[in-house]
Amino acid sequence: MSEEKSLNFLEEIIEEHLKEGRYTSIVTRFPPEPNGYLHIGHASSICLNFGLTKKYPGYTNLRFDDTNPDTEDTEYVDSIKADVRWLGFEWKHERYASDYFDQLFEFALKLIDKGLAYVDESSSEEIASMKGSPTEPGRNSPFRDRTIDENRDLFLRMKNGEFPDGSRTLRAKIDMAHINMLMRDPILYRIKRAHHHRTGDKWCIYPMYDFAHGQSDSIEEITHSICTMEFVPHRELYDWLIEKLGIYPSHQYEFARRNINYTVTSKRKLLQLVNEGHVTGWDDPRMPTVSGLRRRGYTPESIREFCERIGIAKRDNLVDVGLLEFCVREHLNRIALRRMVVLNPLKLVITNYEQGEEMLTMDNNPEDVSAGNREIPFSAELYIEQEDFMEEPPKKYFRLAPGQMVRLKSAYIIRCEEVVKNPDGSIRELRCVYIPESRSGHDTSGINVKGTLHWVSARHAIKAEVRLYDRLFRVEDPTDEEGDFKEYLNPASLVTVEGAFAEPSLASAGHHDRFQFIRNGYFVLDSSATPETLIFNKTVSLKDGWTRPKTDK
RNA sequence: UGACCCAUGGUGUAAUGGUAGCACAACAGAUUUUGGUUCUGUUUGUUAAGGUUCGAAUCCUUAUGGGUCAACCA
Repeated sequence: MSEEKSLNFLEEIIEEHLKEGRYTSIVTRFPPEPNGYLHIGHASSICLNFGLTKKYPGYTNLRFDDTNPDTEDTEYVDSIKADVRWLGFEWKHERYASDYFDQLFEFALKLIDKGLAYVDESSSEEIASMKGSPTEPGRNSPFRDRTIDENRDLFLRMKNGEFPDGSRTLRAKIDMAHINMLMRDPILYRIKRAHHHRTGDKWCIYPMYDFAHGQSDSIEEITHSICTMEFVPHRELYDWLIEKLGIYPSHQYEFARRNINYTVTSKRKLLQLVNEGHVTGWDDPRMPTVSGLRRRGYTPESIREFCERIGIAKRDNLVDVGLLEFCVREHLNRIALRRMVVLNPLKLVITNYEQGEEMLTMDNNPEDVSAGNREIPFSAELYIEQEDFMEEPPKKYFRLAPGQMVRLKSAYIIRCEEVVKNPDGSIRELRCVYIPESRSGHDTSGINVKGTLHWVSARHAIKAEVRLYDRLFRVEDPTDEEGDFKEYLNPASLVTVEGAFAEPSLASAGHHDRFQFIRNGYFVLDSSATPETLIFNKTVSLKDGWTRPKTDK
């Protein structure tokens, strides 16, 4: 395989820059605002930014864009750092836009001195009404032509807390008729008396995104500042400010954010789901957050692989969540320990098994012999899955039915002899006979069966709660539907099975273990589980290749 | 009725003027003590119309479709 993997458009740009000597190494940054938890879309950006400096010489900073103290909090800072590390990346410098507040203030003064910024006393509504529209030019503020001295004095007094919140702003003096709305004298600073998670009450004025992000990039000498497409119009202002300030020329490049079907990736919407109790928290296993995926049992490897496969481009997209599921199955298939767990038990009695019990050997992972074997107890009273038995089976039903034979995984072949019912007609238990010569690994019976079932020994089984998850929304793109997106939540996104029976070895399951419950799916111990109460989360189902007959849904 | 960004199978992404490829999904078959895994094969695509060229997914024009922009959010 000497075939070079094709480059995405950013790698092409960087290789060109490196080749022509514009840079000898690159610096990128991942710039979250600490006002929410990271989600799968951020994971894509993290893999991109950190991946680029893994592939090319250079490094990546983690920089918190903390210029709006109203919504930001250290809780988010901590979760973001944990998530980036869990994904497998380490930043060079941990920085905060708030580290630069003094310098940003000086930058603002510099702009004022150059006659490129002014203090405006218009109200928020007045500024909006003077802004014009995409098709109509705006109007100049009556405060636009103050002298430099006046602006300097006023801005200092803004900083010193002499004016009430919202009463004044510092604006760049560009062009109120500019075709780009962002160039119509954008607000640079606002007055806001809010406690900042890092600078406390030192400041009562805070810079806006446009006056913090690019300047922070410049201070850190970021070479390639990568963001999403909605910032394309900001680039003109980004470049204007850097040029007028005469500071290090970072450059902004944009890519299309990744969207995934059957979920939402908007911090605002995710926050709503949390606050309104539609999920149990940011780390609810149904959430597309990094912490949710982690609790659900996803591995960092599988998430990185997913990000690699979906790639980077500039067009709108809606990625099939099936690809994410494929990636996690692919990884878990290699590493997960196979275990037997019966979710909906049906009692099965082997009438001709007279030796009480015995231990049978079973592979821990057929994909990995080094995972070894274990012993599992077998006895005359077992549980199998309710859905593995049908009294009147359709054609091609390989499971148990009256008179039909199946193999019990790693044990014996059995034949169903009798169905014992309760007074209400429901099935109480199955009575079967086993074929003694068919023991797994020592089968001399010569019998071939199509189906193999998982099972647990009734006497030895341990109880477990199993949480089954399905997609959070019923529709591919909840944001695109009529009305509130929450109307499209999937009511069956969580199904809790309380009375599952697990094989005894699961009593010692650890939080880092990954399991495949045979014939069912991949599972992980929930973070809330204790040695006394086993709780498992379903990460993802096994692929189901069985095309059921039409009568059966 | 403005500006900007984007347009390749069902989905995501390659092809950088010269054979439209890869992955997922779907379907069919083989193997299988997990209806899993693995293996083999099949179906499906350049938004449209003009132009440039020996040759266009690629360059040009127009149209169409989608997205973004009028927060003291980022």
